Amino acid sequence: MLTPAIAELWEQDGTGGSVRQRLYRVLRLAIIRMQFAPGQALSEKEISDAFAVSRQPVREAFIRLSEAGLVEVKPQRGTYVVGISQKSVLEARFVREAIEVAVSISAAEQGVSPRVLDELRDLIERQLRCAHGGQYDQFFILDEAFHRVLSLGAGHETAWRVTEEVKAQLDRVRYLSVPDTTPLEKLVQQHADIVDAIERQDVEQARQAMYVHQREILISLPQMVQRFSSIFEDADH
Amino acid sequence: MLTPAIAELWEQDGTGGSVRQRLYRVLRLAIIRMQFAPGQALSEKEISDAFAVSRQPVREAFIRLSEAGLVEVKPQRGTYVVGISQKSVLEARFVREAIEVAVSISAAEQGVSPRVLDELRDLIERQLRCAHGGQYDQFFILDEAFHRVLSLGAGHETAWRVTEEVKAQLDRVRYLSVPDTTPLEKLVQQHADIVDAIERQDVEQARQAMYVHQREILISLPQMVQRFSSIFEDADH
DNA sequence: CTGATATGACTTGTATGGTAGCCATACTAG
DNA sequence: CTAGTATGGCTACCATACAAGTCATATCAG
Repeated sequence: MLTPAIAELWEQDGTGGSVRQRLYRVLRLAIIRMQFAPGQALSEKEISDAFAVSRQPVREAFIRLSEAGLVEVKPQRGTYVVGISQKSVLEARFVREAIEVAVSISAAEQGVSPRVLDELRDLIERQLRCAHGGQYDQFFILDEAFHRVLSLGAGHETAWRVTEEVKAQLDRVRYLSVPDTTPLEKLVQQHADIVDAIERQDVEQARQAMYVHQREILISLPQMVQRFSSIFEDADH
Repeated sequence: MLTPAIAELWEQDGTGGSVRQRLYRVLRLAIIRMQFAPGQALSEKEISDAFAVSRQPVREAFIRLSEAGLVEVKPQRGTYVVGISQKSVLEARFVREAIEVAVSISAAEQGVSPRVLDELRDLIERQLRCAHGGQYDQFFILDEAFHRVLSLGAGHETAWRVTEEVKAQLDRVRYLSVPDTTPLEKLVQQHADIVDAIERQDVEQARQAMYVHQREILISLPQMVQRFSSIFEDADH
């Protein structure tokens, strides 16, 4: 079933790149934003009809989504949106923490250009405005931008690519809880702490600040599992 | 061009899974083992003819390879084996170190089952025999198994999936230098140090041991760049 | 001889037809 | 009524046909 919200994603997505890439972006967003329920069956034909394209690019987008751990392709049976489980969230969080803490350390050790620092400060400022205004969607976008700019600014493009990949699992959970159980102001402050430490090239503080930031979800996760026990696969049995 | 060595890979690869998965495994190995030279042009048609399959699964394997950073697909132009650059190796190494050090710490903190410890010890023993016998190919297989068993044994499946992905870049370099500039015995000893620390649940030692192990390639890389300057993209200009 | 242009042989991207396998349902034998 | 089986509709997978872009080469005008 194609909801209006998904159709809107398809329209809004600039025709950048091939149909396959466009489909991947749209379907990925749709899954993260819970437009497709966990466990829901998709199908090449259904999606291709809905977007008026052929089955082949849909198929390729499905394969890509399955590699990102967002759907599961069962040969000769169907393609299903994977369920959210506490385990999958914890595993993704573990990998993300490992990488981003290392990035933070690296950035503090080697230093980052003033250009990047300015960009980070600017993002933090805009995040603060979103926090005060309660603009959660916009905050998420700025949050992702912050981590991207930090990783790329430290010269770790591959690290960002991997982070982006595992982040999808976490974003899906975060999208469940809007407003988040963690106040946005607290997250913004953590961002500021990270940038401060990096600017001072205080390696230990940079490590610590990112470590604390990455463990924030561990605090809120148990509450979410309880509150959305119907969504989490491994909660109620 | 299809060398006999590649055809052998195709034959040997058990018919596990779909044609696409089989093609991916074979082409991945072929690239890592330098059966396809960096920069070499592949083509969907060429490969599909060589393996007597249609273009479609080849195309899907190409897409997968491009996501692993082993080939680059240029629309309407061609598909090329990506070159080896010092930068790409360093970036992959950075990510791998971050993840595997975190895994080692986690394993020491939480402990691993005796079953896993036995398996690791067994692998180390077999690695030692390979080291003495100079069986480099077999050692590489056992080395990969070691890191896989450790990651999975610590309950970090996603971490291993990511490690496996970035490892391809490093394996390609390592395959250049057989015998490696680092004595195999030294690597085996490092494996033993890691397992010892984990068994004692000595977190700091487990971190340190894995850290040292992961930085080994940093020592040998400069020599390799110099020795194989014609292979490395960013070496001679 | 030089330079612009058409052409043709490539490439990947997309569309569509056909195949094999899974599964629920209906049906049939006991 | 029950257990086994046939069947029809679905799926993803693979093969093939077509479309569209790129680039080297040949051709032709100046």
